[in-house]
Amino acid sequence: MNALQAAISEISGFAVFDGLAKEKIAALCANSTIATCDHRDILFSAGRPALHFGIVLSGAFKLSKPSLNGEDVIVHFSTPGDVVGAFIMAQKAPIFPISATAMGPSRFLKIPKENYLESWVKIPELVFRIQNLLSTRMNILQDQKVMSKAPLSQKVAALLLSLLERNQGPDEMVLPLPLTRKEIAENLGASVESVIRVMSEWSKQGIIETNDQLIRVIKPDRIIEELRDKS
Amino acid sequence: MNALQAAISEISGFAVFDGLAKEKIAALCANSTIATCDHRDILFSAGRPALHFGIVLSGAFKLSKPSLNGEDVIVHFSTPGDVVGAFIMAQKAPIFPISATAMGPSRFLKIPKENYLESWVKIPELVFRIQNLLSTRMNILQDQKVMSKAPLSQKVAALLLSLLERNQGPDEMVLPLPLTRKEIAENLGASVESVIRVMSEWSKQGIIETNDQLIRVIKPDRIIEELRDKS
DNA sequence: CGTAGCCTTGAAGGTGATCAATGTTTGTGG
DNA sequence: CCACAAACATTGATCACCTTCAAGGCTACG
Repeated sequence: MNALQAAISEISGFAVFDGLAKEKIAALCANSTIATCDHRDILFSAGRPALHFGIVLSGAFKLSKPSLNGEDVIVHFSTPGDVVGAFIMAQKAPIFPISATAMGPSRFLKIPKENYLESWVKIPELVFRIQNLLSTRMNILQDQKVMSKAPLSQKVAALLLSLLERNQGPDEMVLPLPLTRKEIAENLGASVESVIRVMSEWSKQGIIETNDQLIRVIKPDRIIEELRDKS
Repeated sequence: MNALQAAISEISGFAVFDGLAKEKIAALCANSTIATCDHRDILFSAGRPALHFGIVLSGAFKLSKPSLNGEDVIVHFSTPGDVVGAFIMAQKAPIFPISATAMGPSRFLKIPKENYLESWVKIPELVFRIQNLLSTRMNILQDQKVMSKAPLSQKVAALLLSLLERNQGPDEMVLPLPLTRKEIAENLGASVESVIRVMSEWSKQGIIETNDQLIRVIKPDRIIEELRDKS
C-alpha cells in the first residue's frame, strides 16, 4: 500500500481535493487500487458493469464509444485530475457508457463505487467539485455541438485551444497529451485525411509544429484568428 | 402561494422527488416562484448571472447557445420533470452557459440556488437523482456526437426516437413537444431545407405525419430501420 | 525484417449547404 | 375584420466542402 500512499499525496494537489486533509483523502480512497497502463491499454469497456470510478493520475485516456458503422468516436480526452465514471454512481446496476483507453503510459486510481455512496456524497464541497468537473465536460460537449456547422479548420482550431487551456505542464504551448491525427479526426467526426490537410497547411505556415505526436502551437494568435467570423 | 402548493403536488410525481414527503418537497422549494411562459418567451439568457435553477412543470423549453456565425444552436430539449440549471450551483458566481426559450405555453418552477446549497445537497438520494438527470443529458449529447458522421436521415431518425422515449402523454407515438423543422435543423446542425427534404420524403411514404408542429410517428419500425447499418 | 500503426498526397464523387423564389400559417394593429 | 408582417414550410438549381478510395512512405517494435 505504499504506492497508494504516494498516489494520495499526488491527488491531494488536484482541484477536486483542494483544501482537504490527507487523512480525509485517504479515507475517501479506501480500498482503491492503482491501474498502470501502457499505450493503448483498455481501462474499461463500454457496456461492462461498472464497479468503480476514479481519477486520472498521469498520462491521458481517451473516452470513446462505438458508432453504428463500427468506428469508434472519441467523446472526451481525460487528463490528470479528471474524474472518470462519476455518473455511474447514480444507477443501481451501473454500466460504463463508454470505453477508456490509455494514450501513452498512464496511471489511474480506481476507487470502489461504494466509497462514493458512503463517504464522498456526505461532503457537500466534494459534490460541488465533482459537479464542477462534469459541468466542464458538459460544456466542452456543448461547445463542440455548437460548432457542428463550422468548417473543419475551425473545429480543429477550437480543439487545440481547448486542450491548451488545460495545460499545466512546463511548456505552455505544447498540448498536454500525445495526439494522433486519427484521434483528432475521431474526436471531431471527420476523416483523417481532412484533418491532415488542415494541419499540414498550418505546419507549412509555421503555425504549429509536431514531433512524435506532441503538438506545439507556435503562433496561437493565428489559431485564434481561425475562429473569427469568416463571413 | 396557493399556486406554489399546487405546483408542489405536481412535482411530487416527477422522478426526482419520487418517494419524498410533500412537506420535505415544500421545504426544498422554499421561496420558489412559478414562471408562466408563452411561446418564444425567454426564461433566461446565456451569459447572465444565475440566481436560480429549477424544474420544468409543463410544456417544453429549448436550451440554446449562439454560435460563432451568429445562429443559435439548440443544445437540448427540456420536457416536464427536467431539472434545468443544475450545474450552476458548483460555481461561486454562476453564469448561465445557455439560454432557455419556451416552446409553446410552458411553466417553470424557479428555485433559489441557495436552496440547493442548504437543503438539496444534504440528501444523498436527491444528489443521485440530479446526477441521474445530468447523466441522461450527457448521454444524449454523447450519442449525438457519435452520430456526427452519419447521414442526416439517421440523425433525424435518432432524434425522433430519442424524443419519443421520453413520452409520457396519452398518445405513445406523438412527440411530447411541438417541434418546427427549423428547430430540428438547429439541433442537428443542419439546414432547414435538408431536414425538410428528409422529412417530407417520410411524410410521402406515410412513415410520419405532422399537423401544427406536432409530429406523429406512424411506422416506428421504418424509423428504426433507418438507423440500421447502411453499408 | 516484416507487420502494424500512423502520416501524406492526389483524384473523383457525393451529401448537404446555400441561394432564390413562393406558398402557408400565425399573429398584430389599425 | 382586414391588411400586413413575421415565422414557418417547400421546392429546385448550383456549388463547396469533405469523404472516400487508392497508393505510397515513414517509424516503431516484435
